[in-house]
Amino acid sequence: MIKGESMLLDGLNPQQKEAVKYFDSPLLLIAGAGSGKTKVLTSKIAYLIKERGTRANRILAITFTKKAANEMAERVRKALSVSPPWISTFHAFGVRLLREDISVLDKNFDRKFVIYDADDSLKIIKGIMKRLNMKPKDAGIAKDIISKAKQEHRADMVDYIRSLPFPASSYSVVADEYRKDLEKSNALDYDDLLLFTTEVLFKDALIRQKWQQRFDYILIDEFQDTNDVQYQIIQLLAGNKKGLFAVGDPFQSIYSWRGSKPSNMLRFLEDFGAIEMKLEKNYRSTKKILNLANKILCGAGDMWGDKILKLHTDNELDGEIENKENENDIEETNYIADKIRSLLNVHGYYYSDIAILIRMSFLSRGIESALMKNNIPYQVVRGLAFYEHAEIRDLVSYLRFIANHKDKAAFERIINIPSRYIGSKALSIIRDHHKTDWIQALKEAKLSPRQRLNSDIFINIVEKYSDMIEGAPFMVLMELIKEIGYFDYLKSEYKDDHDDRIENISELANVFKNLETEGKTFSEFMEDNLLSSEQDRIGSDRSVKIMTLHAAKGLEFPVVFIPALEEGIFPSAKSLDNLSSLEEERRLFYVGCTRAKERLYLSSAESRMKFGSISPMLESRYLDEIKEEIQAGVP
DNA sequence: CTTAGGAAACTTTTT
DNA sequence: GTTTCCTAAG
Repeated sequence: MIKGESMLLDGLNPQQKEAVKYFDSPLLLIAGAGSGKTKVLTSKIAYLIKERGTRANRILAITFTKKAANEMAERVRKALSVSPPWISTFHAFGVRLLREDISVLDKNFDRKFVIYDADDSLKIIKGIMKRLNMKPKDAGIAKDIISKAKQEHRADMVDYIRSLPFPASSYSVVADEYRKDLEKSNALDYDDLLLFTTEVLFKDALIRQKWQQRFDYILIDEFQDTNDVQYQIIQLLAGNKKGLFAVGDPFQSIYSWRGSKPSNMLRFLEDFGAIEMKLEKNYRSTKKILNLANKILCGAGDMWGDKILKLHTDNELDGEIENKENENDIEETNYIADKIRSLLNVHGYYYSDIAILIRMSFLSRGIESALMKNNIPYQVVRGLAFYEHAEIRDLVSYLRFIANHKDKAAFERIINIPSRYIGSKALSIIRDHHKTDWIQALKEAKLSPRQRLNSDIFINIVEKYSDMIEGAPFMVLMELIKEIGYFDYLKSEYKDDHDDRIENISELANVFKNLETEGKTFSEFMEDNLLSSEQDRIGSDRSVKIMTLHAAKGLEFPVVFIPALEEGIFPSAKSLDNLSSLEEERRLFYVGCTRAKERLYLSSAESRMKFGSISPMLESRYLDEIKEEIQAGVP
């Protein structure tokens, strides 16, 4: 017993050990950057299983990204040869709960619901607004309002929007139509995955009890970035458990723009009577970098009182921080490329040690071209980039529609690809006939002879493959491409780059082929893709990684570049007139700097290409604050 | 119902 | 510099 315990807790400091072993009451661990919070979380799970005899399936662990969940599960599995089945993100947990119990809601959803991504939602909203004679350009605004409402309020989303001050209130009709469309499509958007989870747990006491009794321990990572609905899920699952553990760092809260509430940490202390522990020792960065990070926090407002961490470290004062001011963006990207060359040649780093963290994704373009010119291998870590290619979305939408004839977003995307002479007029006739699904609507709609003929061919194809799509998506894809003449369509539509697009499609075909060999279904594939995070797409290959600061959350690199430190970019233009957004920008800068273990390269340019013309830029305010911590770069 | 051409808008950050 | 939106002609 003692032997096993000492092994499990090996390499932990006294504070970390205390946090790992404590289970007498709910516990809030405030853990600074690089203080080993993931280690504590993983050790806690291992400790529960190994030392306290807890069955692995009695533990629910919630992480911020799928990647973090996978890594945590893998570490536990390596240490104990047991895989806890309930390590996931909030969204993935919601899907699992809803696949089991969504029928409790008085709605027309069933457990085979599909998930709509941001693009699907936006298209649906756009269509609704066109029909209502509203500006489709404002669809993004409407989507944000709907999303916020879902995050903050529960079932009364539409009423809530109606009660908002004027411009926002006008979207209540859109919200209501959108809600109905999703229900008719048996589709949930990202917010619904969380909202409906709370609704299920609220609605039915027996089901709530079932889920409460399923877990003895609930552990939540990155608690500073939970939103209201997520907090509610925890409350509903917790019952009066003592085995609650939340870990977070208020200074790494960078998602309040999408509804997260760092104040949930304070609420957690009150609502659950949690005790508080801190981890303030940093193991990641050199002292030089940590001093700089602490300096950034000096400029922060102190609404957090004694929750503020004072990070310290035993690491050496070595490492390098440099700030390079450049004349323009070209010079800046060349500086980065040159620096990377010398890091490899002079200092012996690998490409994979290096990350370039950017505030806005458009900045990657210039960086990419400089790296390309210098033959530096790189990877841009992006969202669902591959699945955003038009041709991939087309074909995936076809498969989605073949699998689910209710899927409105998929139907409207593909019904006129390739052209069946069904444009907005015909589509609105079809919409009028919609009762149960879109095949039915298409059959009943009165169309011109030409449209009717094409529609019947379409219906025929869709119905033919409906029973095969789940098990044999590869076969269906190949047949489908032939039957609809998709390659010919591509050739006429995209005159210069259809070869690249066909290449992409062959990549998609490979994915489905592998899927078939693994015995996974098409629905499982869709779910996996829609719930994965940007971080899941980081390859382990030897390349420099370019990603946004947000995507770098929770990661670390020996060498970090943060370019474009200019007013209007970092901090971003949209945050300049708002104190709380400015605070968040500062935290984002803090998060960026604390990703670096050994070397940190900051840079800015006096002018930059924006919207195709050159604009003068002002140095970021942050550079001024931290001048003393930096040795100036070569001018 | 399409296509072409020109104007206008556009860039935070994402599960 | 690029994507999206709008309009007028086929």
